[in-house]
Amino acid sequence: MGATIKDVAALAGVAVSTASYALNGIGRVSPKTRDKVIVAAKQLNYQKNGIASDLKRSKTNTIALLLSDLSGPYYSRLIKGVQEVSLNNGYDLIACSSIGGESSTAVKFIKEKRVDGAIILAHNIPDRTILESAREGFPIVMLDRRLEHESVCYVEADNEKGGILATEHLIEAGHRKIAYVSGPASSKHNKDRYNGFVQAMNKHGLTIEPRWNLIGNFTEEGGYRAVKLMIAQGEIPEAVFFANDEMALGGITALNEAGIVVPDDISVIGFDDIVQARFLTPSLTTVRQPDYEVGALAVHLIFQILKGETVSPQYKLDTELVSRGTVRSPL
Amino acid sequence: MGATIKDVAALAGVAVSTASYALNGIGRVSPKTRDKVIVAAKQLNYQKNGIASDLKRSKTNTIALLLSDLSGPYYSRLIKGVQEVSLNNGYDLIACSSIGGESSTAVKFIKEKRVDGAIILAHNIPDRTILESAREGFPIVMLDRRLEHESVCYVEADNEKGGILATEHLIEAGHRKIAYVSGPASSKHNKDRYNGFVQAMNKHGLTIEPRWNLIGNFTEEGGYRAVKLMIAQGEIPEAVFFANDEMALGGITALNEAGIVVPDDISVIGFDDIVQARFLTPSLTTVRQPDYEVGALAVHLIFQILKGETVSPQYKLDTELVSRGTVRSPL
DNA sequence: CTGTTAGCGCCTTCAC
DNA sequence: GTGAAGGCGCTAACAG
Repeated sequence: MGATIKDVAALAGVAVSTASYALNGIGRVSPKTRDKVIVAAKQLNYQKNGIASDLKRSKTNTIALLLSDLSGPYYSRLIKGVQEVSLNNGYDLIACSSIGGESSTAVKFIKEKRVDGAIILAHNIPDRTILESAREGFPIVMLDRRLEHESVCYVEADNEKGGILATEHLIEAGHRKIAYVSGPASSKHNKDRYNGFVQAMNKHGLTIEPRWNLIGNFTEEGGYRAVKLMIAQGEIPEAVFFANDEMALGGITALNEAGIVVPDDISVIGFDDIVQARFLTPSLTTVRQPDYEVGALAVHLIFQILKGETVSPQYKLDTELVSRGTVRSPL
Repeated sequence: MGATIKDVAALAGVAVSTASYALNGIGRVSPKTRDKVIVAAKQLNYQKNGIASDLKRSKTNTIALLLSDLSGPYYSRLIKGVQEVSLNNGYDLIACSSIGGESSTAVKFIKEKRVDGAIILAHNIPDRTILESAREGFPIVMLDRRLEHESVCYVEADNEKGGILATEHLIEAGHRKIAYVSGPASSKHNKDRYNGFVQAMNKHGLTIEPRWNLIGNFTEEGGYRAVKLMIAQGEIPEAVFFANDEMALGGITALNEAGIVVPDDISVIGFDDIVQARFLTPSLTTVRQPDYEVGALAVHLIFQILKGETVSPQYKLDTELVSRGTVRSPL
């Protein structure tokens, strides 16, 4: 099959070590020998075997981004952050999915030491597995939950503050009857956002109606169904806070179908600022997470740890309100 | 750092090979010994070094999807196809980007034999590089261009037929003056779509106005500018065929700004059916590529080749018209 | 059923 | 400046 460094050395008439030095541009080789080696390599179309190299150096120079599904949802800005910082540090980045759980590519890569560090945004990898893979000198940054382990840290947007932001925006617009459509109970993000919602409501002396605490599961379909249910109950609230944009998309569809117009009859706010938000009519008011920064910080931490510096176990970044067209103007 | 198989063997009081057999569940080991080994492994929290294993077996059991940028654009359906078929065949899948060209992760992975096969959708990797990496027993499937090499094949949607489909849809709606906003001249996809456009126009005896041959570069910004230019020229056509949806998005923005209403004053059709298309108002009529199938077929071919079967060098899949709201109804 | 052994391909210390 | 040799951790003959 492919030529090995041995073949190159043989063809160039030098020892393997010399070929290695020449190819890797490490001093101690005369220009003449170096050229001979390089010519030989080119002639044989030699490409080093990265695996052998990694094994020898026990270092892969690549970090992995573990996603629950490569085909979506789409963390564009986050990935951009991860990507740019990795590149700037001269590291390679690969993305893989945790579909298949214990036997998934994602798990295989962290367990089998195929990368030097990992960023995890894959709720379906159990804590136990991550803890088993975590080891000294192998940094892991969690993006979807907190985990107690000394070489694992956690970066998140301040979802609670975001929840407060969203809720107060609705309140400032004059709304008092506000519904909340939640994500899965297991989600920390949902929990935090909901806490923010509750805090803001309490602070302004507003009551939370249990029947307006709907469940949407973070999916478009779930948002749609939640709103259908809400409508079926008769009285509709003045505003709805969807714990993420995808649910808002579905919810707005349901509202439209019922002839309830946004934002004249009801205000809507989402969370995340996904790409579609801007293209809706009216465009979706939402809370933007600092995705890029989260991603950038995550890799940054990886490198810090790799360099032996210590980092705090948890980081929290600010969110920002993106005011668009689905919340009626303040009175 | 981590325990190696040697440590496990020592602790279990057996030879390394026995430990290996036991761990990999290959016959020839008594249940008793097997258990001993497994217990020892668990006790040491042993995880095999995948790199060493790959090196030994000279096989990685993973295939790579090379993208020009991990952070977008978003080939959701395509990736889904790739992902599912890979998984079904028991292979791992990783995605990496070709940002950085020759020194990118993508190039490194194919050149250095870090994967068993690759699917390439990364126009910024030069042909030469791919040809250098292509070798017997290393299948490469191209998705963005055709390449002459016996272990490289090509899968595409039938862009030409799609171009015809789009154009005829416009013509059937009664339009005769049709503009075309093209992608970059270097793009094969654009070329094929344009060919389809020309064929359909000719077939129906319609003439293509040079001034309505605009350039949009496949970007939203480009589409916007193309339409601005078109408007500046005075007379506007009855319909515009954007060679992709992103340009249509920008173009529609420009149209709106000029007070030209879609589809009453002008019809618009795109190509690709990106996620946003459905959320526009009116929603975008477009041509859908069989993305999922393209991805699925691509990996499928990889496996065929890996198994030593021969495949044809090129595959073409059908496109489909998605009729929505931006083309006025037929007269 | 279990142990010994020879590499996979490369890097790197150590002598020369 | 160059070469010989050991070994990264694992697998898979081959013996026993």
